[in-house]
Amino acid sequence: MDKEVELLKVLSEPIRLRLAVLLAVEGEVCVCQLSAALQEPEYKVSRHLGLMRAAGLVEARRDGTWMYYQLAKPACALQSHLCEFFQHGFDRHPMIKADRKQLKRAGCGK
Amino acid sequence: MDKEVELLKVLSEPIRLRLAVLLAVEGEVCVCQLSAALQEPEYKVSRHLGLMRAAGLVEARRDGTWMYYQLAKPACALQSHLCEFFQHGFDRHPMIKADRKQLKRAGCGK
DNA sequence: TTTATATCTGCGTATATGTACATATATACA
DNA sequence: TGTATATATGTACATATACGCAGATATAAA
Repeated sequence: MDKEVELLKVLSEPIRLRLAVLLAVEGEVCVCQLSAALQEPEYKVSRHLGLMRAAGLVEARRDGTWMYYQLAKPACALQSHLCEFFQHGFDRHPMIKADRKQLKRAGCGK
Repeated sequence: MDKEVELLKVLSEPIRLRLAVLLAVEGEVCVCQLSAALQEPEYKVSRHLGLMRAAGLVEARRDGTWMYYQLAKPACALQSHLCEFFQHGFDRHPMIKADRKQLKRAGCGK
């Protein structure tokens, strides 16, 4: 049960839930793009991504100065169900739509 | 997003998650049976059920001295998705199996 | 090496959360 | 009315969590 509880706890915070949905929909995204998408300061996004990573929800890859995050391979049935739901379950959600719009606008310099 | 975050937060606690799964599988159950199933003190179970009720995850019905709880009608897609998953997604989970075993043993006096 | 960009983290603070105990409420029954 | 059972809740306390700021680290380019 611990694994499932930790997963739900990680997702039960607005910024982290938005990040998880964005990554489920967009695939691999770097921190500065996520920060721009959510319009939240980068240190905040980084902190939350760190928690998500520690919980096994996301994994990171470094490319030069950039850190790219993506959803990790699910470690339990609940995780795979949730991640799959995130891919299409928030399509019409205003906040997610806005986040994705800002994400497209964010060139990230690269 | 608020509704989804609140839902996930309510579920991100061991006792509440076990209660939600039990109610998803067993239907309508009274507090004393839930307390016996989880082997947790009744005041604790009652507190958590109160939170779940305030979040719209469960609803209560009084029958004499007993209070019966069941899952509420889902208020969002995430909620219906999760409740449906709870019905079969934890079948083999040791803790849920143990909880259900204790639940059967609990006659509740009625 | 110096500078700039991207990302992470230590720290103090305010708030939220779970627990245990005692008590309160509600209902049934004698 | 009084007692017993089932359930809910006020309070105090300990712990956990999110935040903001400042500073640290890592990498690339000059």
